[in-house]
Amino acid sequence: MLDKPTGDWRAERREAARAEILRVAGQLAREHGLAGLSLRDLARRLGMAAPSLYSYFESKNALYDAMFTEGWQTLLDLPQPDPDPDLRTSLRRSTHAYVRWALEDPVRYQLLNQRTIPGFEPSPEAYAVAQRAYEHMMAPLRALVDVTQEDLDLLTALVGGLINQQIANEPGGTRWVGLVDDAMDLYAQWLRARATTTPAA
Amino acid sequence: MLDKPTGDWRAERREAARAEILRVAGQLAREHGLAGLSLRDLARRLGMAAPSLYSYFESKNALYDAMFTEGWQTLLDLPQPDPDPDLRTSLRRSTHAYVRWALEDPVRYQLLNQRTIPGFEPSPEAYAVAQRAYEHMMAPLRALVDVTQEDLDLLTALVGGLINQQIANEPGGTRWVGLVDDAMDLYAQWLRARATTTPAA
DNA sequence: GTCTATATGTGGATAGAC
DNA sequence: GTCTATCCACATATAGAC
Repeated sequence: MLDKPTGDWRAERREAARAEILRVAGQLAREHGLAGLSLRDLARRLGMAAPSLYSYFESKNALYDAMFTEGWQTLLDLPQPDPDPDLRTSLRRSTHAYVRWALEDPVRYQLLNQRTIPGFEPSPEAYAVAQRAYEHMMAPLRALVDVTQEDLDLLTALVGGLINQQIANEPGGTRWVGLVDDAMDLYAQWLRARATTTPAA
Repeated sequence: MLDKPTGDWRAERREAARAEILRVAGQLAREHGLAGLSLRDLARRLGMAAPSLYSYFESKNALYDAMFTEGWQTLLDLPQPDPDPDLRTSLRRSTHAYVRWALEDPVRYQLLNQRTIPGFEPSPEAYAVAQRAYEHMMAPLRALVDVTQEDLDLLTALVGGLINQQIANEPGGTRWVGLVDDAMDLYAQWLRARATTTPAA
């Protein structure tokens, strides 16, 4: 009969511990690279024995999965910039916010957008969060104009390409992401041209 | 006095053995992922003992470095499509050839274009080959129009973005790379607009 | 050059005591 | 939940026989 309330604060403590583990795991991943993350390191930094981690995550991949979910969740929590009726202005604002978020933690971006860890594949639940984050980012554009899936795919490729190049070839710099405004002008032009050539499609 | 000719066929045999190791290493990387490559597996598949590999490569990273060099070399060996005076046609042809090459071995593309292996950084010699391959791919465009570094950066981001999305989200499919023609039209439009707005810059 | 044998250090993961 | 002890696979490296 006492199980419910007891379980509550136990679950709370457990969740707090899990969150702390995820926080430190993120730190270590930023320091040693995503694949360089080791459970021994993680446990040492947390002041616990390595096997104790298995009380909170059933495997290293489960830990990656939780980091994956949490990462997309931060994007979902990102407030959308003020809506603007002008397509170019709206595109620029959303994209700038996204790029800032991506560059603020390149390792997180790598985990979320590339399949680089051999055995890891996000669980269906984690993938669902990623999907919601995607729709969250696309919502302002959808509200402004009619876009096809192809239009959105081209946008994600363009923005993702700039971010990838920046992270891979000049971490910390602005050579590629400095082209975001140009890229968005280009893309807005494209959208308008499509709207006039295929209005009945 | 016999050293020179003797050294010749010895060096030949040695090079043949190195090439065979690289070939099988590529196979294994495609099967188990780049980071999943193990020297024990590699030696087993080659029918030799693991320590024997050290006669050909002084470390695992040296092996990655050779794979890196060889990978860029295949791009350098890629014949450029017939030159065409029309910008859009030329862009489409070059890009199609590049995309085909990239998708024909996604793991190679990952090794060449992302820093995903913790300890590995290409040697200066390997990096020089990568640079030459880059110029090789850009040469047809350069021959046709005056382009700034920013123009080329936008192109690499756009094409690389399509390839990355394809590999990460739908390996084996065509959802993103099917947009290459659209993307090149978009980019050609951009180049022409730039040429007319900043002719004196 | 290539093998066997061996050694160290790292990693994920499990069993079982407390 | 947490610990110690342990297992297995791996990278790296060396010694010594053939």
